[in-house]
Amino acid sequence: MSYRLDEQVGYILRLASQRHATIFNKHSELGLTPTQFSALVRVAEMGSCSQNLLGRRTAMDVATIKGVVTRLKAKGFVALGADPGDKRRTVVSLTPKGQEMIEDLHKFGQAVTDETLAPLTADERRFFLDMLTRLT
Amino acid sequence: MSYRLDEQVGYILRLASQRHATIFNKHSELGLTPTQFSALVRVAEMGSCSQNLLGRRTAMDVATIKGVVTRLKAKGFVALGADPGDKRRTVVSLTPKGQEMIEDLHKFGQAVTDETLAPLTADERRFFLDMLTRLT
DNA sequence: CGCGATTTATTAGTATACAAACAATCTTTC
DNA sequence: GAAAGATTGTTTGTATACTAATAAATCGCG
Repeated sequence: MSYRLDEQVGYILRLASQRHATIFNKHSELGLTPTQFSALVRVAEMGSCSQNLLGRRTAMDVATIKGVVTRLKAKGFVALGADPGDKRRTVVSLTPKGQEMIEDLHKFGQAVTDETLAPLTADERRFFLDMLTRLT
Repeated sequence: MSYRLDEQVGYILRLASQRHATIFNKHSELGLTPTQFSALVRVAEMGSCSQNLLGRRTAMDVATIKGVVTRLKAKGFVALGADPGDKRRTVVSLTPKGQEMIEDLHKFGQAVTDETLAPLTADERRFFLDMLTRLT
């Protein structure tokens, strides 16, 4: 009787992820899910890139990134095009509407991060993010 | 240009959860997903309880816990029954097959936790789990 | 006792997340 | 330059995860 579910890292990770998602969704006037947010911010970072590369750079497999890109396109934030040099590829890039949002996305993302980490002191936040990063 | 997706807690949480899931699934001869594992361990802890209470105690909403319980029943690990005192409730309890697995589940769960936390020292693990718990 | 509020469970709809199978294209290597 | 292998993208199937709507049963309060 020494095994406690409530002390297992996988279980607590799930709870912390749930809380973060709740905070994210609570004040999301942007109409984006956390996953869509990540993909959009990453497209902005990379300028434009293939759907496949975008998936790798956001840790989404091919099926997941396809759905995310489809929905971002439906919302008018990204446009899809052909790669002149490689007929296999679908190139994802920001629309003007998507471009305009990026600054707001960054502000929003920082606010969500701050609220999520609010229970920790500044020192603890650094330690925590460092350790969490080492678990990836 | 100060916002870095790779440093946001939500994004890193997602990556850490992915790594944990990979470790869990890698040596899962049990035929259980992490979520099913949590629900089964919790049923064992609680003896037997209503499907609704099980959901609350494992942080799954009513729709999610229903699917999990359905699949655990299909695999023969839990049985469903009526509550004599409350006709709304579905009572979930372990089958003998489920009961027999619990000790193995605990060993397995501890091994997954250990491998997940392997990048951290013993001191860091305590700090990390303490801080992660405060973020739930 | 009775009626409104709460609780429990089901169902439908949307969005990740991953595995596996497939087709088209590109690259490598001989 | 052609075959073998790798990459890119789509589709299908299964499993969380949450919202909202619905129905049935129970509870609480007057």
